[in-house]
Amino acid sequence: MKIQFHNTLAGCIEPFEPIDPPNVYMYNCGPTVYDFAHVGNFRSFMIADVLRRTLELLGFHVHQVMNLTDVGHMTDDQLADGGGEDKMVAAAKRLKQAKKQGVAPVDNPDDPYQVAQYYIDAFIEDARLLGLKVSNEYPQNMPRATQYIDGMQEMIKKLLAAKHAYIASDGAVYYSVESFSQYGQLSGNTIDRLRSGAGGRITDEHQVVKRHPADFLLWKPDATHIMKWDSPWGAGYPNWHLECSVMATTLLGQDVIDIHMGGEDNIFPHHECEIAQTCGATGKELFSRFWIHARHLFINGEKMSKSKGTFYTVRDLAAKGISPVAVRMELVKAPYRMNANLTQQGLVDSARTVQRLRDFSTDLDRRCDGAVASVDLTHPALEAFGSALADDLNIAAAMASLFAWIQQDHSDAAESLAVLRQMDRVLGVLDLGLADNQEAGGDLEIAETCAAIDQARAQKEFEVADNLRQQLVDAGYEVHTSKGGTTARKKLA
RNA sequence: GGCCGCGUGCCCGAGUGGACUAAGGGAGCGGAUUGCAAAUCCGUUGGCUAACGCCAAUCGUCGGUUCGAAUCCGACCGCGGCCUCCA
Repeated sequence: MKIQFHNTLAGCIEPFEPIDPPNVYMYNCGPTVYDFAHVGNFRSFMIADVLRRTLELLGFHVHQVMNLTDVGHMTDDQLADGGGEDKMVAAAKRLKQAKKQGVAPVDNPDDPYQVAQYYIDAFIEDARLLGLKVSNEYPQNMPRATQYIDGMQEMIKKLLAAKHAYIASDGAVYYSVESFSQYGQLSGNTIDRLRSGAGGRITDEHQVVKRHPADFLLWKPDATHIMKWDSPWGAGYPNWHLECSVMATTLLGQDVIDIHMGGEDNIFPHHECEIAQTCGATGKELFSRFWIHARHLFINGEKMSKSKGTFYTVRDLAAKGISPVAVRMELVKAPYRMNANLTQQGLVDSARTVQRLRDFSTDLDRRCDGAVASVDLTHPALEAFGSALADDLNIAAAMASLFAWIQQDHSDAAESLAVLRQMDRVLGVLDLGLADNQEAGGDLEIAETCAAIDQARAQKEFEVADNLRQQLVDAGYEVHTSKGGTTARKKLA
């Protein structure tokens, strides 16, 4: 089976072959934990999840690491970020406000570690609701930046020793982009282009101490900062790019990894700087063989926006009656190299797809009495499904093959169930949050209403039955009447 | 201004030169089923025809290459990302 992915580093689709098969070492940039993660953030994490699951289906042993960025202030260029306020300070203010209103998420909002932990807990909860596999490996494969300060300092020392870094007159340590000839190879922002670039956000004041305007901060001495650590360069904090270089190489145990992922906005400067740092420290040609980037998510055709209130979190959507599994399906089925668009219609569509797969699964399960057969990738349906995904995660073609297969003969229910479960290793929707979606939802009141509907129908009191049914529908239930009686289950969206 | 991605039918999207029909899903319409619904199943969704058929048109726009273009090339239009906050 031909496995290929779009590699930002090469600018095209390339055959994928891990360095150390069957192991695959992949790292993806995780969330900053000074606020709740929104669905847009989760899109890129979901792409990483789908890629990981695809590789697992194809027989690889995937080692995935996703970081949690818990250092609020990550760069020297305060002027460029949200008015120069530290992210953790902003989060503390928000939480204090909440405390005044009687909600006390953390004991001490001024403690950035408590703030971070609060948002980490929320993130893990949301990630598990969405079925991100790596979230079940928390904390071992989901490291916090603040736990790797020593490693970051070690990397800075290596970079200083290798003359890739220098200490400027302001006492800060900078990376010298001119010392790294490959700088710009990922993003196309080579040094000469950056020089002529018109970003205009770096003020002269910041440039004065640097050897080159594009040099970026590695360590900032700042004794007044909310989060600071001792270092040979004074008490201060590391840059934002350093954590990924250090945690990826440390936790994956490799100088060169197979896949590095993130959102498209990470390409520059973040990933470009990661490459410069890691290769500068390891002396290797490459940091990651593949760089895979997910495009952004829109809401109703528009960019997500705070002022329009479209920074939806998983919990926001759940409050609107949209189950996490519907969100998962919606994020999974959108091609990762195009901007995706989250809409009500799309979510309902996705919810129906999930429901259809679950009903199919339930039917197979009943017919084979839960005795699942054993199948591998040589099975024609799985071959089609797997090879579609192996072709740069062509999820649309994979889903088409899945639906085509569903139309076929399933007299061997045990085998079909096995095939479906293999497919669901990637989709991850059959069992996700299933308890909330079962017949009657485990809710006694709902079951009683269903029984009342049946009773009314038996006595031909159709108006009574219809009213009861409408009550259930209004409450977000899907009501199903058959010869066996009436059942209801919570709609997924 | 520089670098880069994208534009397919009502919606989401597959499809990188050739089989008469542009995959698949959703939505719509018709039918089966139902007390009525929902769910499910079958059919269908350019126009005309009761029908056999007939006539078109189409992949952002305009050109080009080719026997042949959604697919390759050029220009333009539109949307988006990055150019030191960002998934």
